[in-house]
Amino acid sequence: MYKRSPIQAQEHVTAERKRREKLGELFISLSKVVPGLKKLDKSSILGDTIEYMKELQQQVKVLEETKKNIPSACENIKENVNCIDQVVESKIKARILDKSVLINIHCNKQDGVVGRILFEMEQLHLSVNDIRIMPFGPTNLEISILAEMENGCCITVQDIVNALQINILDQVQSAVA
Amino acid sequence: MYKRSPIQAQEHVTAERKRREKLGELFISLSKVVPGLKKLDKSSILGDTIEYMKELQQQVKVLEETKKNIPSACENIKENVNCIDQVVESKIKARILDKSVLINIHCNKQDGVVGRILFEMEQLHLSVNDIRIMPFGPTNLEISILAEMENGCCITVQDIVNALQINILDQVQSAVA
DNA sequence: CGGCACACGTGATAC
DNA sequence: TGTATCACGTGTGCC
Repeated sequence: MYKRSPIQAQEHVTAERKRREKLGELFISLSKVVPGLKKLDKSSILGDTIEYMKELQQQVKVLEETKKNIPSACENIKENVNCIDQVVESKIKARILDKSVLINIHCNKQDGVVGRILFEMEQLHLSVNDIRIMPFGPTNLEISILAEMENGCCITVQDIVNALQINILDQVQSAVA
Repeated sequence: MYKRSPIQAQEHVTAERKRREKLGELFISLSKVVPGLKKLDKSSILGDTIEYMKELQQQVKVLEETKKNIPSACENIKENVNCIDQVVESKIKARILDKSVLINIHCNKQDGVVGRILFEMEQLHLSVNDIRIMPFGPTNLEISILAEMENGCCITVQDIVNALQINILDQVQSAVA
């Protein structure tokens, strides 16, 4: 029950007032960094801050997890690199069924590629019934050709692939790994 | 300048006490979700909370950015390769170039095959940009699909080929030589 | 002792 | 009209 001297009392008041000011400013600052704040009373600010903070922490946790999974995803890609050698030959694929011929070519874009292919088909005595060219990425083409052997012609898939390989892809292949 | 009745005064005291209690508990709760808190006075709690919150927000921002860059991160790894192929028994072929995916399927005609393929594409988070179906002879189909990986998706050719192999061809394959 | 932080009761005020 | 919240001055304890 001791009282202070008037001077001390006034200092106390001032100090306390200053402290409250600081606290009030901190509340305002806090309310500005917490988005979606509806009520602005202190309890709501603290409550929503806690809630929002937990969301942020969980979000960081999730994102960190996905970040950890990036290397493994890239590892899968690395593993598949080994398969390329076996695939080089299958950049051209040919199928024969009776007199029908189905050809699949994967190559990079280059002026006159389709023209040279059609010329080669003519040389092979294959009449083209359908040809579809799909762009794949900025530099590649996927070409499907449906053809038919001309009368009296009997050709093998090996002949087709060889002819196309020599006359088409060998000249355009360099950019494709 | 109106005074309250003694009863009302007491209620006011109780209410105010309860409010302070609530605020105090909120401060404690807040201090528990903010890590690395050295001082436990209210100003420090609020200040460190603001600081920590800003760090979290920036961290989330950065992680979101890196998340968007996952494909490019993978791109760096496979930039030497530029293109990755894989052939499974040459009935299914998949290629990946950046986010583009090119799939080639050779199978026999059967009701619902295309539907099942498209469903599988959806399961793989691949959005189909183009699909072309060429009949080859009376019983066979040659299907070419041009698709694109959906955002945040990083899939391998092996995944694609396996999924299609299991869910499509294994059920329809018998008639194909 | 002084500096600091807190809880308390109280009056004022907004809805 | 009660039912909230707030700021204020004060008492008290802790370095």
